Amino acid sequence: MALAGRLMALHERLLAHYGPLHWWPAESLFQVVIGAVLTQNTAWSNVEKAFANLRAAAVLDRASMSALPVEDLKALIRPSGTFRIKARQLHALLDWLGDDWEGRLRHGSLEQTRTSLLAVHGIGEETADAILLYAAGRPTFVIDAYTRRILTRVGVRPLTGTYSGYRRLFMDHLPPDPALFNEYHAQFVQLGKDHCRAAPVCTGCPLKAVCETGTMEAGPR
DNA sequence: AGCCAGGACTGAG
DNA sequence: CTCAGTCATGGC
Repeated sequence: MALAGRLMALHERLLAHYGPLHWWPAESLFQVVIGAVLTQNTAWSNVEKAFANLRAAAVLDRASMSALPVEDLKALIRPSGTFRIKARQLHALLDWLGDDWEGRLRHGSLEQTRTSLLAVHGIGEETADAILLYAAGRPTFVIDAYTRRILTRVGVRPLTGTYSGYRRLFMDHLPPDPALFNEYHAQFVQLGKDHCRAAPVCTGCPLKAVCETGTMEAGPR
């Protein structure tokens, strides 16, 4: 089957299993932006603890958080781990966003905005795409560790194993539909959480019929 | 007691 | 440009 067809079939199989996920577990778009940084190499449960602190301190808006001294920010986001680094990253991001942060994310072409965002300290490809897709509704595909593992498991391999290799796999073969990209990546994360650590084999995994390797652990990273 | 989580930066080679 | 080392908390 052609790649486009395989990718859509995979998505539909997951849709049949999970139904619409309406994803990114945040209360506001601003929290999507902040959460994208806080969740770097971190369990979401720890991000939630940080959000609880930020909410209690009433700094869950760009202006308040931007005005907050770095030392104070460190203390509040501590439960999310690597908090010294993340505090600095958040301030760099907030500066780049400016007052009209929603406009900043939507302004310009997707690739221009993405490149500009990638120049911000602490914003790598996955974080940039997560912000652009989930906070700004831009049609860019998010690649994470789950996505790579699952694709390997079902035998879909991009030209190169780099981030952009995986990203182009989706963006070159699917229509640039933010709702589709949103749902698709959400399905990968959900599936990863449900079955990624369920060694040795995925009992009840919706992709069982199309698995090639038999174990979720196989594959890059 | 480790190991790891929805990464990204840095310095070496 | 590739890659190990580093960051750091909380859950299992």
